Amino acid sequence: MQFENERITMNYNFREIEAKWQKFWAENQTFKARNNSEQPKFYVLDMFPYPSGAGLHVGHPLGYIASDIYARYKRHKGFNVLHPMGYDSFGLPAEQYAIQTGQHPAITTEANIKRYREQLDQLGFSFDWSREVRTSDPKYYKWTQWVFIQLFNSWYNKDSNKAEDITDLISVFEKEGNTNVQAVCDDDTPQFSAEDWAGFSDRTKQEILLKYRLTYLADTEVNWCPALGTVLANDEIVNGVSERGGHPVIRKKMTQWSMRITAYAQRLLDGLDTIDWPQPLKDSQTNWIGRSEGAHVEFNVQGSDHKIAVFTTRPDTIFGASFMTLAPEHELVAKITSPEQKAEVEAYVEVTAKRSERDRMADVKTISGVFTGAYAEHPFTKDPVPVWIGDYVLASYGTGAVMAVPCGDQRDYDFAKHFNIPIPNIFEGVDISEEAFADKANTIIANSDFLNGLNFRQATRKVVDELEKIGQGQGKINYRLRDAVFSRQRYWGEPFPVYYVDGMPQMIADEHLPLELPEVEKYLPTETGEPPLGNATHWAWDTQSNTVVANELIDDQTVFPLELNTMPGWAGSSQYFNRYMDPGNDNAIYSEEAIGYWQDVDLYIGGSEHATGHLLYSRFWQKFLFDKGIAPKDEYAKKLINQGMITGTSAFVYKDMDSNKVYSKGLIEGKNTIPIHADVSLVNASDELDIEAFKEWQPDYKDSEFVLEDGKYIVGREIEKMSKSKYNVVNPDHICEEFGADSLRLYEMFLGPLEQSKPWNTAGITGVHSFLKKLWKLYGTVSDTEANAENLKTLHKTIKKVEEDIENFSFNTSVSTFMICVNELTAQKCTSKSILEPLAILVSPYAPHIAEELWERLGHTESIAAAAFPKFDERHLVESSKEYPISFNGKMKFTLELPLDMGKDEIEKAVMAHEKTKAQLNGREPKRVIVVPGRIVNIVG
RNA sequence: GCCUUGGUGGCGGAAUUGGUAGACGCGCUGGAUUCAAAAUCCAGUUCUUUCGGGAGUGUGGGUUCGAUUCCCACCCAAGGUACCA
Repeated sequence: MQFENERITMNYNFREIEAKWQKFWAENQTFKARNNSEQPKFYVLDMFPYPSGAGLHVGHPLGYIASDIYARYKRHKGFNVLHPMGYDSFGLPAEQYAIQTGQHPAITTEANIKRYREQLDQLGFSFDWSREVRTSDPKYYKWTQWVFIQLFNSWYNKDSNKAEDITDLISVFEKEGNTNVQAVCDDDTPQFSAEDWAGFSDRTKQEILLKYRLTYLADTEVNWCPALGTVLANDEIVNGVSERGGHPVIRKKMTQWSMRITAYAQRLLDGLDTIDWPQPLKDSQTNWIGRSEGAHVEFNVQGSDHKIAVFTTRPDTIFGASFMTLAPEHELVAKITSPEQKAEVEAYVEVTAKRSERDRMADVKTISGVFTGAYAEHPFTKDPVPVWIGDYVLASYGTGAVMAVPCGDQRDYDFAKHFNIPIPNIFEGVDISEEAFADKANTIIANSDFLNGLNFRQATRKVVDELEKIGQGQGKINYRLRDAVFSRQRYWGEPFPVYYVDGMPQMIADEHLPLELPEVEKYLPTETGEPPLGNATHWAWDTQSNTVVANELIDDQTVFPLELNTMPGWAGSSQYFNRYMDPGNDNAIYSEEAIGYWQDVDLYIGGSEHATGHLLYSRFWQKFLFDKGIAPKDEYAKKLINQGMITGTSAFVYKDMDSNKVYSKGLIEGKNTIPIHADVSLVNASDELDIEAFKEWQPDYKDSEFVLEDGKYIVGREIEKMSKSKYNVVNPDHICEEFGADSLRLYEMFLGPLEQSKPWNTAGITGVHSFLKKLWKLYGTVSDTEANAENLKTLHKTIKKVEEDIENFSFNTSVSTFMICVNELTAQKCTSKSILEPLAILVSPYAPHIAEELWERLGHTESIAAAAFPKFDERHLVESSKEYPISFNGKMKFTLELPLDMGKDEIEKAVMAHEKTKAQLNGREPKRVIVVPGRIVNIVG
């Protein structure tokens, strides 16, 4: 039987088809995931977006398309797939907009989300929208606040190496004080006994407990950005200025909430070995955590009780220490400086204080420093060691002081050379007349008393033992990672569930959450410099009614002031992946059943810019939730892929500086021109500018003379980040309108490897679009004719390749494979349903709309989404002969078709007998003939 | 400086264990169709050439019958990070 589908012979009407199936999926909830199933689970997660006012550009959906293909593929493979989406909807831009316009950020955010949803929907993603979360929704941030409270009520026990209840710690204090407690806590935590504890006031007890809690209030040096009126985390600062807006940042002491992420430094490091994440990302996190192994050493200061503590990674070189250097800000500087040196030291300290952190970082070459006049005492030789200050030592790392070993460290070496300080050589057979010798692996210690003859490892162990014996040091592991400041002086963020009694923070009880963000008149800081929440008139906690009440009612008896800071951007994103498992749950962050079923994320796709922010913080929260038995896994994402950035192809016109002329690209040589960005929508595929449209767009050029080449104005091109200010943004809406979502999806994948960054060029989309038209045409006639061997070979080769490609995230090569397949089947005039049916399933993860339509037209009534992935059958690819490449000295000259079952000797005989071989050899006798059956023949000589 | 990733036609890129370099697509050239255009279809397209060939995957070496693939040294680009003691 053969039938011709009338409508399928019509043109490929992608607009109608795509609208139809998007509606179908929404109405039938085709992609709703169940929280229990006989099928194996698979969780595919995208990094949820911040819904910005600019909407999506073509770069944004890249990762979503890839994850959608994977999610759809896994459904075809019989998995129960969780593929959710939501919005990271607290954030700065909506608040900045509110400051400018007075519009409530919630309104802006809602409008932006609506627009995002439209844009996402038109791309045909298989998200389970019933699970949508928004971080700014009180029903959601209730649980962000809840996690904060759990952190507040926990401390880190180094003995068990996990977070435990603060109540357990209190019982220990009551029983035996803190002398035996191995905890991660503040450095200034005092030692006390059980009796001491019993005698402490309630306030003192609270103060001490704050030194242990995993989130705590402390005076910290923070990065303050005056222009934004808020503190910023280290990862929010790029090159010394704010990541958003590029404003200067200064150091300032403020009382802030902090997260004791340093407690997890080692586990965050160790965990990296257990997860399949990209190496560069792991390296970023490893560097950020910055573990260094060494020793803590204390030097007594001669003639005083002061001790200078240093951290060194080279305790083995201690006998080479010929001076010490303190950071100019070091607290001992004022205390130990001799009267004679006082003036000079103070002048130096003042000069460095004036230099910004940026200047100091930029200027690494200039060596500066001052002698304090004080001497420390070498722990072993008891020799005096001069103490200097120098700005190459940073107050914020280690102890802010170093023991300088000029023969083993280049910076110490340069400093010593500059100030004529002796450079004793403590290495065997090493010349240090030109530079320091920092090679640990080849170190043999000399001139070092009991360390002589030892290598780095032996000497380190020995010296640490000796230091411990004399009580002047011990082995230590130092981390670069700092505790994370968790307070922001913003309006549009999660309020802390905290009120203050007598200045001490108190948590609002779980059952009264969420504490909702109050209304304010103005979104700016108050006149007294308090955060925006200081403008709220209803922002006090009534402990009787457990509600928010008017500020006038504050009596510090039953009504107390609430916290005015809000949480940072990463709060809401640190547990959203778990919340998706049970997003509607109002009684728990998620049910045990839900997390018991879904466990963790199987595939997480997102940008690498979150390496040391979100991706580190969320791992920390997960480990904490794991310690508390709230999450079953201590790493939440087994595999992570960073999609590359899609860059823009900016266009330039060249304005002559000396005249009113604007020159075409080919004419600028030797002229004094400056490039001006032109909007990419005004340029065609051949780089030709629409001059009239350009003049209309930039009226400043209305009267300019455009100098053409060959009658055309040709623009210059450059690859840059896609951004509004560079006029190189390409909007997916226009692409969908002109070519359809399936074309856009295919094209984004076709562009190149997922993880690689690559430039966008709209011109190329016609290739994949005409592929879809060819695919459509292929289904114009469908018959029950049995497939022939050729058809089956084409199909099965495609099945094999596409399946391998998806498993390897090599989506670009699948698109080529589809093109080859359709070209071949078209050439074969294939009409067999038994070929076209599985082909539709293969295509469906990539181009789901057209696949659904073709599937329906093949007679199916159910969505293609649940159809089983075609099974690859090796038998269809079996060949009987092979086109052998015949090469001479490794260069292929011609091919020769020979049966595959032919033996080595026969092949050689056949090849040598061939006339082309004789022609190549031209009478020479070959030295050697290499025959690899099934692969190649190579004739040497 | 250090760490990571990468370097292949005019462009995006392909080549799974060392075995026909440039698949697939864009662009370009020529042709068919058309009053014309769009669309579609066909052919060609790494460079070079005296039309026999010759060269060719950032550069220079090496291993091999054979190297885009493995090894060594270097150059360049992108991203991360930085007086980290």
